[in-house]
Amino acid sequence: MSVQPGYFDQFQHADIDELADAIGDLLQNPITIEDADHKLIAYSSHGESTDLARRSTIMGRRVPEKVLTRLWKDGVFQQLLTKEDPVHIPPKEDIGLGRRVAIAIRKGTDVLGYIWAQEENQPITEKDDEILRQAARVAVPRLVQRQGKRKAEEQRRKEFFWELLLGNHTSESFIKRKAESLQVELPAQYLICVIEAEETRLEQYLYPLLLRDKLLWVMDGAQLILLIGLNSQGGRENALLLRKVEQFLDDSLEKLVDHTPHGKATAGYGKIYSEYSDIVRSYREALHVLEVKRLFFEETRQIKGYHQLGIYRFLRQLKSWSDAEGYVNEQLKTLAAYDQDNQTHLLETLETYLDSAGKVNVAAQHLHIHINTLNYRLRRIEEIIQVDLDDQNQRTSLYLDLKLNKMPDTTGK
Amino acid sequence: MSVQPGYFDQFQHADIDELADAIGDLLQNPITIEDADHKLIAYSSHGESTDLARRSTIMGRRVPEKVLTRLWKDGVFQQLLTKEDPVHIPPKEDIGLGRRVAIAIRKGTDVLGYIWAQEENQPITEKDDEILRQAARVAVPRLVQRQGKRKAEEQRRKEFFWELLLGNHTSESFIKRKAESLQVELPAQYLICVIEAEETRLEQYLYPLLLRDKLLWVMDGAQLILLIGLNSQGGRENALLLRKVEQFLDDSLEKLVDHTPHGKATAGYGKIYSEYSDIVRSYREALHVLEVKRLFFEETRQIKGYHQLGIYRFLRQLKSWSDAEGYVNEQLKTLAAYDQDNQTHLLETLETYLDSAGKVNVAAQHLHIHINTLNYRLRRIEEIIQVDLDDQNQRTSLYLDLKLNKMPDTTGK
DNA sequence: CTGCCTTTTGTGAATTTTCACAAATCGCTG
DNA sequence: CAGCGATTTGTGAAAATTCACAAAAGGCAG
Repeated sequence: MSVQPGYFDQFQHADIDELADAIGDLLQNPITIEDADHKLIAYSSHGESTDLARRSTIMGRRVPEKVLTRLWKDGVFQQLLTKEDPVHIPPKEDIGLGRRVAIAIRKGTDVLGYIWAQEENQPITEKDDEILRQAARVAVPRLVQRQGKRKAEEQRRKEFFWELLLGNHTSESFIKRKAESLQVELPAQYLICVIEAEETRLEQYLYPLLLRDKLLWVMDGAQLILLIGLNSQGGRENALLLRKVEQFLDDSLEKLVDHTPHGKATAGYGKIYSEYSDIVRSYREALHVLEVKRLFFEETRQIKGYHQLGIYRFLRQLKSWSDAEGYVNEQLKTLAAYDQDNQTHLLETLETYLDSAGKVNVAAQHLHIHINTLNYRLRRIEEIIQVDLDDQNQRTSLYLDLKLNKMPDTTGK
Repeated sequence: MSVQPGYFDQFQHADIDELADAIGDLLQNPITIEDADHKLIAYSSHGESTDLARRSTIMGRRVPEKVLTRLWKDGVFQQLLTKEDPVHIPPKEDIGLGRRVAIAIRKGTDVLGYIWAQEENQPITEKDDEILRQAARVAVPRLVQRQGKRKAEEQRRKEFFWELLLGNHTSESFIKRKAESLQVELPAQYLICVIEAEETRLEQYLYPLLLRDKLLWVMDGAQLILLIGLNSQGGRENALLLRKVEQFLDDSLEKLVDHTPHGKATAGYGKIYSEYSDIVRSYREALHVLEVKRLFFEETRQIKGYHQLGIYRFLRQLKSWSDAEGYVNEQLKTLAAYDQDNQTHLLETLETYLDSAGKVNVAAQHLHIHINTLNYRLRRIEEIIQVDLDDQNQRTSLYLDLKLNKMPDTTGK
């Protein structure tokens, strides 16, 4: 089936449902048109469909969550968002989704919505793609009009969120009033999370997650900043809630790493607060986590929350104090000099040993050396820098100073 | 032998040597008069003496070091400094010191010098004490006159030292010039040491140490502040020099503890510097050590030097920073609450375990519990506060926060 | 090259730590 | 008081650590 250029021009000012019917007639198949949020906008009146997903979508006026999740997971949306052309989707029977073709309705780089065509009555071939392309083009102004208001509101919400992130508001009651007027639901407890990846279209990969929970979020360069609500006031169960946040982040990051070329993606989140004027705190804490993770990539691999930072919570501060004081750990200096002179690796040995919490077997494995070699080196270290590694104070001090030495100098700043 | 009151008045304006002769005549024994620094001022011309100490004193114009040290060690000077009456000293043949009697020449509480009477020709009885008392009284103006200038100089030296301690001078060349004009020998390398004891006459017990090495020192309340020179520029041997300083302090403290009722005496010293404008640093460091030792008495028992402080170097600053941030370690809070609710001692257990550098046998011994009990408690702690004690970061963090929690709140300040 | 020193690796025994399991104690609740 | 859960202590075996000693390898100076 083919169509002459400009065929759809007649529907320019018609009802969008008529457009759906027109496409359906041409393709001889059921059609649905959705906005970017997968809300149903129009659907063709093509008789009874056997497709479960279609029925659910029409009944619920939105594509079911289960279907969306699956399509994101399978990368269908990633294709839709990046390609101009229609995407042919094989059937996914386990979620009641028959074979179909979809195309994004786009204006510039923005995706305004989607046209879905089921292959129920007859197959849709590559030649039919042109029909969908033209239909997508003619649908644009309707969606623009439709989304215009929604987008402006969204914009005002994001601005409000930025104000909160930057700590512009200190009055709780003011924040509550403004949130209400913007129809933003502020949770009783929350935390701020920042996800960072080199991928520029970061938010696209996370759309389903962002939309599903109606979260407050903004982009800032390569960072996605979002407010995660924790619907529970019992402080006791916070541990459980945090585990859910961790799970969410792990999922998101896994998704990002799969789709980014270099696979670099990190996330950090701040502490849980309930006063909204503390949003700025949670945000800064999240940023602090990211900063630490850049500096101590290996050491902080499994850290995402500010409350897990441990010594890294104050290491930056400690570094600037030490620099200002002109402090240098003479022991580490001595050890570094010894390494230099004798081509040994005592400094690395010491750090690995301390990182391994004093477990010699673990440390030896990390260093790829015999356990006796490690013990010999440790005794050597104790001799050279006159330290007693069984003294927790001395040990802690060395551990911290080793980490401090890895940080960039702050005096130049 | 006795003497009428006012007998010595005739020597009021005579040469002090004549006074010595007069006493000698009355007691029929050799006499020496010394100033507070044990420099010889006068001696009776009573024939040849068999006493080795006397001969050495006269020949060297000062009491030999060996004799002084021994007399301090045996507590003779302590008696002389505290008692108004003459002190009868048994012979100490190993240092060539025959039997003798001595009395302090004092004006108010200040001791200006000493009169020594050997028992060579005939015994000196209790009845002769009055002679010595009167002689001591009449010797005062001569010694006052003699010491006036020296004392003024000493005063000016102390003032100079205070200026250095407070960092009033920043120009090295100025400091050097002023030191020279005051005849103060500044060592190439030095450190500042502060000794503190409840005993108010602290410096008296340490006189021999102070005088022997001609150190710069001042008293500040219960604190004795002194500058210790380290005559070596090779940075390599600093460890050895420091060990000597430690030895010196151990000796001094032992001496103090022996003589003070409650036995409280501590010392702290700063880092080694060579620029004299850094005296203020070394002094502040020494004070910092003392402050830390007050707060963490048990933990810092064997710490005296600033360089040994380890984590305590920055704990005070970290505390005030954490307080300002409103930081509280939720884990420790949880554990404390658990202890409260269940009458357990998990917090103490955790601290002891961490203090013991993770050695379970050591920690169990400290806590007087079975080793399995300790292991059980540790597993329990890991469960309750969701911590992995094999993770050095988490461990260190808990260790530091435990110490921080022991410090007084800084927000009230 | 030899001799000397430092470092690495190997071996084996003594000691310590870890772990699983069981018994006893204790406080609390129905 | 019986029963329950938390805690303490005991026992024994497996695993890890510590220690002493020895052999081998490597660099370096004479």
